[in-house]
Parts: sequence; structure tokens; C-alpha cells
Amino acid sequence: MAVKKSPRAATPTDEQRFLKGYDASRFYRPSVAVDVALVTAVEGELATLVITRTEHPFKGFQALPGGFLREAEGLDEAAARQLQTKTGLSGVYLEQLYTFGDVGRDPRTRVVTVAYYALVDGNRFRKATAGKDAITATVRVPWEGETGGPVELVDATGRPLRLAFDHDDVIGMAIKRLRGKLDYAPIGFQLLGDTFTLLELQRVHETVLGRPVNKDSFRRRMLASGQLDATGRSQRGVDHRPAELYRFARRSAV
Amino acid sequence: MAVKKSPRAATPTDEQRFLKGYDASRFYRPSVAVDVALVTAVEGELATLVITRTEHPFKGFQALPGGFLREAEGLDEAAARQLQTKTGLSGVYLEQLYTFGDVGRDPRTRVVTVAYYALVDGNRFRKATAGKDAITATVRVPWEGETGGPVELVDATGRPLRLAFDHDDVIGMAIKRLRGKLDYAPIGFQLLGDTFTLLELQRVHETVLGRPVNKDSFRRRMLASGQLDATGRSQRGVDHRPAELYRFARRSAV
DNA sequence: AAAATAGTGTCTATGAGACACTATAGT
DNA sequence: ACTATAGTGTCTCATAGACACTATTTT
Repeated sequence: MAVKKSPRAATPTDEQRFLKGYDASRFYRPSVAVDVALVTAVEGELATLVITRTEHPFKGFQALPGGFLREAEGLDEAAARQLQTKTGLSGVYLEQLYTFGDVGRDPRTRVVTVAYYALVDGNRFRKATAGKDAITATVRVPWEGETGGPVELVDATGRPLRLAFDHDDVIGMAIKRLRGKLDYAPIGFQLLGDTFTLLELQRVHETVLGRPVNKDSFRRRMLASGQLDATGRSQRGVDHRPAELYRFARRSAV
Repeated sequence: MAVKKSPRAATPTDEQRFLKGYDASRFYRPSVAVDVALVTAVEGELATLVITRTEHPFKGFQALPGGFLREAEGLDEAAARQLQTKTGLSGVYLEQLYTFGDVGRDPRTRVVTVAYYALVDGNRFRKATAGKDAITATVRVPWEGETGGPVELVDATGRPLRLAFDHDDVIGMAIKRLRGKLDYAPIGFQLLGDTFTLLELQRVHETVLGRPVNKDSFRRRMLASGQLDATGRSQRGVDHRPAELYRFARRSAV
């Protein structure tokens, strides 16, 4: 994302001398963490992966997978590492969301956390939650549109989950971002497998937006967008006329 | 932005004992800074305030106003403080943009910087740049739409400015965000004074978007949006028919 | 009167929503 | 044959763009 920087100012010797004498410990340094909201859409509901905390603070509460930033890694790298370590997933869509840094948000010490969200299809999500402590949390979004705010999470039995820190805010912001980008960016595809029917894509959009979308105009828009490649193959084993399977057309670098 | 958190887990004594024994220095902690891109639109051009660095690294380069996060302040607070300290401005529109944390972005030490952007009208911007080291940098955006990327900055005489760190990326992302939000959020008004004509508002939109917008439909959209209150007053001293002055209608909490 | 921009009315093109209709699989 | 969803064609309505025309100020 960020572009590398090469030029530097002043005479090398002068600057090098300065840098050598620089003492980073002069300034206050908070802890920095990354948290990842892994989001999927299954059966008309949004879900995210949470882990029950076994340590203080918020012991017994659910938290997003996350952890402290390491010295030799960038933020995106740290988020990908957390995802890999805690869920076994790699190569998924991952995007920075927002940075949370309120003074009292972590009772241990000051922690500034850079929140990310990741998108996967239902199958990969299921594999990710097969791990020991992971819980699939169904997301209940108490607002329409992109108004933001925290969300409510329930487990598979419908019981409310208590989220640690401000992690319900993080998930709320992920939903907000998702809804806002859905019509512009090719992110709906990230919530589906390799091939899918137009109706499946529509259901994903409806799940994310939390409202039904018009079938006719949705089809037209999608087919006209140039983002879909027809595979020529069709569904099999459905008890009605099978729909054509499409594939997401990764735009070639034009 | 973030919602306060009150409930806590487990028995108080147990958790309190844990927190007392917590050693924050066990984990690596990078420096955390905030940088603010103060943006305005004047005479068809976007401008931002930069400060010439008098210290290494990037001595002699221009940088955004910014500085290290303090122990007792939140991120938004820190950004507002930087703006107040470095430009004298307060009470302006301020929004978190993105967090930059590449390993080598600051040669002194690892610095994670939370970037903000702020919007002001031309008059307030002029006052802000009246300060000693501040320079008005005109922003040249080498792309249309919201494609992102760094921008090029020139001073009042058209000479290119060299930006420190990845600050050209930060400004580029501010433009990107601005363009993306302009049609949804009431941010165009932030770039104008208390009252303004529809043409002035249109010029601001054109400046932000980097392209002309249709006059007729712009008027219709704005008037239909309910975001404008007619003041009943008109321009004075212009050599043509004076336009009505409008005011931004801060939506009451409906 | 001329110049310049403000503001209105209307026509057209485009895209979304609604709806009717045909197509094709499994049972 | 029946059911359920796929997919097409067409009409309507809302909105953006284009354009013509009138209004009002200073010089």
C-alpha cells in the first residue's frame, strides 16, 4: 500500500551522526496491537470468528484474533500473521479498517490497536473455526445503511456473547465499511468460492446490506459490470432449472 | 467515535491482582505519532499546510504537522492538539484517515503514525499558514477518481516540494477519501465559510473532484438534499446578478 | 445597453424497479 | 404434469445532463 521512500536530506555524514545518537526511549511509547475481524456470510447471516479469552483482562469474554505488533513486521504483515496463527488462513482479502486508541480501552496498559477486517467464503470460514478455541459468532446489526456503531453477537444457540475491549465497535465498523464498499469495490466475490451463481451473489449482497435487493437490476448491474466471467458450466443436482456458474474476473492490469 | 466500555470479567480481586502484576515492558513497543493533513480548496486548487523540517531526518524537507502520542490522550485528541499547536486552529472537521506502519518509514526508529485529515475554508487556512514555518503547498493530483497513490506538491511559485517520510502518500489518501465521501457526507461545506453561494459550493466540489460538474443537476441535487438553508440574503458588490447566500443546515438530531 | 452570472422550465438519455413471460432442471 | 428457479423482454419512474430562456445586478 505505502510507497517506498528513497531520497534523504542533507549530507549523509551529518544525518547518520544524528541517527546514531537518536534515543527512541526519550518519548512515551504505547503498546501497539493488530486485531482482525474475519467476516463471512452464510445462510443469510453475517458471522465473525471470536476467541474466548483465557487470561485477564476480560477473561471469559470473547475477543477478536489479534496480538502485539513485532519489531520487524509492517502492519499488514502483522494482521496476516495473526490470521494465519489464530485461524490457519492465508491469502485472504485483508484490509485496514480503523485504529482504536482511547486511553482506557485496555485496563492493562495503553494499547493502540490497528483493526483489520478479512473476508472469506463459508467453507474456508468453517475450516478456520474448526480450531480449538474459535467460536462462530453471528452478527446482529441493529441499524440499516452505514450508520455505524457497535453490533450484537450471538453464538450458534442464539445466546448473546460478551465482547472484550471495544471489539464490538470494531466489528460494527467492519460491517459499515463492507456495506459502503460493496457497490464499488469487488468485495462481494471475496465472500464466495471460486464459482457461484448470480442468485448466490445476490444473497451475499443482501446479507451484507441487511435488506433485499432487486433481482432484475442486480443481474443487469453485475453482468454489465464486466466483473463476471461465465464459466459455461451449470449447477448440478438442484431441483429446478440449474443456473449458470460465474467466476470473478480479476481485472487484468489495463 | 469509540463507545465506552464498562463491564469487566471474573472476580474483581482476581483481575485486579493480575493487572497490578502486568508488565507492559515485556512486549516490544514502537513509537506512535499522529500526523494531520490540513486541506483546503482555494481558487480551483487544493492546498495543504506543510512545515519545513529543521531537524534530521529529512532535514529541509517538508512534513505534515504531527508529533508523538502522549500517555494521557486519545488519538483524536492528539490530532486536535497537533493542529492547535502547529496551526492555531481548533474546532475544525477532523477525521482519522489511515495508519502507516511500514518498518523503514522513519529512519530514526520504528514509528507507527495515525494519519488524520482536517478541512477548513480558505480564510482560516490563510490564518493558519501565517505562522512562522508553515508553507502553503498546492496539491497536484495526477489521477482522476479515487485511484489513490501519492501526490505532487508545489509551493506558491510552482517549485516542487520534497515531502518527508511517506507524507505524500498521506495527502494522496486524504484526497482519495475526500473524493469518495464528497457525494455522501456533508464535507464540502467544511471547505467554505458560514455562508456561500451555490456556485461557490460547486467550485469547491469541482476542485476536490478535479473535474467540472454539471451546474443544473448540481443545483438540483444540493437544493433537494435538505442540507442547505437559504439565508434570504444575497451577495453584494459583484458585477452581475447577485446570488442568494446559503448556510449549511446542521441536521437536527432526528 | 452591455456584460455577466443567477435561476427556471423542459426535453432527453440512462438506470432501477416492476412485471410478464419463457426455459429447464428434478420429482 | 408440477414445482421451483433461471433468464429475457418491456414498461414505467426517477434522476442526470443538455439546452433554452428569463432575471437582476454593476458598469
